[in-house]
Amino acid sequence: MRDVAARAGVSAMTVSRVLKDENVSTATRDRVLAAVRELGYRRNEVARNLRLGKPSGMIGLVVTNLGNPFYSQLALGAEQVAETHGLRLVLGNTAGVPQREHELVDDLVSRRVDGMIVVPAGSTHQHLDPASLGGIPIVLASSPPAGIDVDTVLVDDFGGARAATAHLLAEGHRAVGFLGNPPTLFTGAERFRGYWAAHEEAGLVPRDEWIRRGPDDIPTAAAATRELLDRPAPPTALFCTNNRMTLGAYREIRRLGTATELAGFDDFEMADLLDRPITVVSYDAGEVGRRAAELLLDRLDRDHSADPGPARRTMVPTSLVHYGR
Amino acid sequence: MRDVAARAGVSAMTVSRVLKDENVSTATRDRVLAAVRELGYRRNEVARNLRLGKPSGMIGLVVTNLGNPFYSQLALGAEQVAETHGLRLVLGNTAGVPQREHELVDDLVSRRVDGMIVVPAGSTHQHLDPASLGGIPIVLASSPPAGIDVDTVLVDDFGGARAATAHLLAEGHRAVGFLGNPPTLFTGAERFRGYWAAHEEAGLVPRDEWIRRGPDDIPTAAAATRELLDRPAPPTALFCTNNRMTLGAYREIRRLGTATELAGFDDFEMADLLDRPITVVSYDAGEVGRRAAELLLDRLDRDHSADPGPARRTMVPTSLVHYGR
DNA sequence: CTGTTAGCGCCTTCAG
DNA sequence: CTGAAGGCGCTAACAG
Repeated sequence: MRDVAARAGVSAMTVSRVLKDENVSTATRDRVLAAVRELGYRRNEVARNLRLGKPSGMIGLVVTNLGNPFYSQLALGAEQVAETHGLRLVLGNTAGVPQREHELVDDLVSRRVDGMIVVPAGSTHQHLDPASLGGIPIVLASSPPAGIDVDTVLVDDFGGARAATAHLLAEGHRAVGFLGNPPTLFTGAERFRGYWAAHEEAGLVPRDEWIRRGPDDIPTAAAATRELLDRPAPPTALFCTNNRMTLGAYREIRRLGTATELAGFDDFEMADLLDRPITVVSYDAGEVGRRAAELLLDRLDRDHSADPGPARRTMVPTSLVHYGR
Repeated sequence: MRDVAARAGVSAMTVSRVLKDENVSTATRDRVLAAVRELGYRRNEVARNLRLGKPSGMIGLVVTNLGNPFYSQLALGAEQVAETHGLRLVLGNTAGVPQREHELVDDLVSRRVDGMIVVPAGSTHQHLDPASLGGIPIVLASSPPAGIDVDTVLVDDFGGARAATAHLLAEGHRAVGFLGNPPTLFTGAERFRGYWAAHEEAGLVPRDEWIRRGPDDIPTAAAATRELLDRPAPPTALFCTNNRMTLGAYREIRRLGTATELAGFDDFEMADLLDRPITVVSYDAGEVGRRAAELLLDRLDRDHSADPGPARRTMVPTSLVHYGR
């Protein structure tokens, strides 16, 4: 800025004013802008924010696995909203490791992000309390806060699972298997709850031997499916709590050639190209990101006012999609 | 930091030293660390970098569409490498709009990123020249530089397309159709070149009426497929230059019930679950991101030395995968 | 081992 | 309308 000032024959203050679009005589302004162009000068936004006592103009986004389409869609949604406010997104991938999440959040605080959107990796959230984060606001996505009071965006895991299971029951199935991830994950627990609730509402109770809550990838899901179907009175339908479970189950059912009906959480491209019918619980992952960013932006505004208001919670709806009918 | 210093009864300088792990007496250090903990103090990395004259410790990643798995995998790969060096990733999505790319790059320069990885949205790259970017290094991904001299990571578009087409020809097909995106995209041009080269090497020349370079989504690809197959002597096989083309073609072929053989660029999950065989050109998108980050990190080191060295170029290989055999 | 001074690049405040 | 002084939070460089 000094160089620009020297070249234009003014003080640095005048350059600053020109760049801020403050009152400067037209002649001076033109000379300054010319100097800016000639020198290829760009104001240092970092120094600017420091002086203004403002944060960095960036939002931290901490997810468990960016390789998962759900999270990249979420990121895209958050980016779209952030960008309308001139905010950039800083990415952090935790790979589901709570320790890593802790470090990342800490680092982002040190970098003075304006706020953060976090998909929690663990079930302990104490380290995500804005109070212990220098007051930096946080929004949780896909998992509700535990022991802290922050804005949250959830997917209707319970409702989606219940609807999918209810559909299978309505088709006349009386032995609906469950293939899911460990109940330690909020999402897993909710979807299991939905599976159970649909049964109760139909006056039924799922049998333990239809339930597998261990598998966590396609091969283990396929193996679990084989076990389930390889019993005397096997389930005639299967509800899977996520994409990978559904794929594993689909492969195995196809291989075995049974008539097992399949429903699963998470939509996927090409589901309509499969050669057997399938029902999926679909939802808009981008919407999760958009809502999270909106809550955060709103909070950033509020925090400047007297009353920050209470923590809010919003739920992104799901819908059932039937393929291959 | 002043507060911490006051609480520990030392000067700010001593706090700074403790945080830097410099020589400080054990007693003093303990007092300082206690104060840090009690106050929940975190060093302001922004101010620190400003004083040290260093950039922000962040890498800009500018892609055309984060919703595309290719780019999110790329982002994940770049993040993995960056994080080993304590660098964060700042995201920018251009939606393929060159103007937007220009703004984003400019903004990232103003935010003093250490360097940038860019998937160009347009064919003009003048605004990506480090010389006009205040010397901030750039790595291009998936498209070669035009008129500037920067490090680049490419996918073997030509080789992959050639191999896929050669496979179809080796199967005995003598009328292989082409379904691709406009030749204005580097990637599209290269893949077309590969298609052509495979023919030449077999002593053949593709006919114009087998070639469709217009479609850019699933429905238009399906429509183009119908046109191609709806002629007197239709192609008996089809090469598609990307995922969406392949899906569109697959749907239409399946609907028409023809025996058209299909090969396409881009692997996809579940390709093995389809009910007709298909050949895809597969490659590791994460590897593109990793290599780009490595080139960038290496360049960041070099730039501090006397000789920055020449621009480098690396190509990520492709492989052919046959499904449903 | 610890403190003081000065300044990174910018902008608020107060004078001219 | 324009400039000078001072400081955001931090740390090199130089005392002591």
